[in-house]
Amino acid sequence: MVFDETDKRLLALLQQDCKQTNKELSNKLNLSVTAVYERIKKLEKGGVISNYVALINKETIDKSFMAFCHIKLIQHSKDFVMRFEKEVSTIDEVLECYHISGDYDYLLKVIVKDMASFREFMVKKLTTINHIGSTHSMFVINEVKHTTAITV
Amino acid sequence: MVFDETDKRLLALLQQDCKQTNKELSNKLNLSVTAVYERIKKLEKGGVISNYVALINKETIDKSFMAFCHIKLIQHSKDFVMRFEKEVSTIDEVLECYHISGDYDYLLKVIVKDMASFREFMVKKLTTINHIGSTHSMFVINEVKHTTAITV
DNA sequence: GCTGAAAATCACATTCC
DNA sequence: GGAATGTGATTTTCAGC
Repeated sequence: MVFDETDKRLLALLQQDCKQTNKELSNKLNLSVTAVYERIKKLEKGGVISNYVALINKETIDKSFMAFCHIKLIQHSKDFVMRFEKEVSTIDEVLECYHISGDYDYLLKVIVKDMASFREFMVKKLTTINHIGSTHSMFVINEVKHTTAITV
Repeated sequence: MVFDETDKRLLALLQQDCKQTNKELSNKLNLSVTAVYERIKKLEKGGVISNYVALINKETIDKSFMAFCHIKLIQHSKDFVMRFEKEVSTIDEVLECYHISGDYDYLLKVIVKDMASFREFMVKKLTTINHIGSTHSMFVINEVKHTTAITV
């Protein structure tokens, strides 16, 4: 799909706030309401916009502790890898999991309440998955930047 | 703020899809439309719901390459740290930046088109920030899990 | 805090340029 | 491809429980 400047600005606006009415968007983009509507439908049907979600302030729900966990598997047979990936995906505390290059196999972003909860997560959830060789955790001291918006 | 089970289910639903109508939500939660409306307003005003955003399928906008960059600063004086954090926050390719514990000072999540773009990002954007001591990059081979939804 | 109905606003399809 | 109109749906407010 090709995007003109209006599409790019529209995507930026919707990534900032998707609850804006088409009338508000039409004012910002100097377009008619219908034009905005049709452009959005095009972006939705083309799979560019995958979803509309509410973002939650994690401090307000007592999930202030964030950590990144490196994980190395014991073996890398297809069966081991698939089972690890399937099991780790079901853990609520794991928001993201990536297979990465480098010394470790996986990088996980984990959100819990505090250090005590993190310990419990490690002992009772993460390391109960078999095939894990070693782990290395990094704790987030401060969140400098965090956005879901990608510049088109 | 205290959340009852209905609040928790409502937050889960809105984190999945915030474009559902209050009528749809009222059916799923066995509540009236107004009750849903008032609970959502309460969550918005209480700062629990911080934002409603469109999520974009990054492959469709030619940003298929993701990397995590570890960064160590030369010095850790307040001035150096503040300038680094300010400058890195302005870079579009950097979606997230965390000050973390461990061998490195910062962890960045970076999204670009491909390896060539990543090289350009490193040379022209990231390393033009002064005070950077060393960097270590990890490339994402596969995205196993990626959600913005936090379980309350 | 919940319900139900009225009022205001918006989304969406159609028509036309 | 974009603009104007009209209908149905949705949000929002309000009275009452």
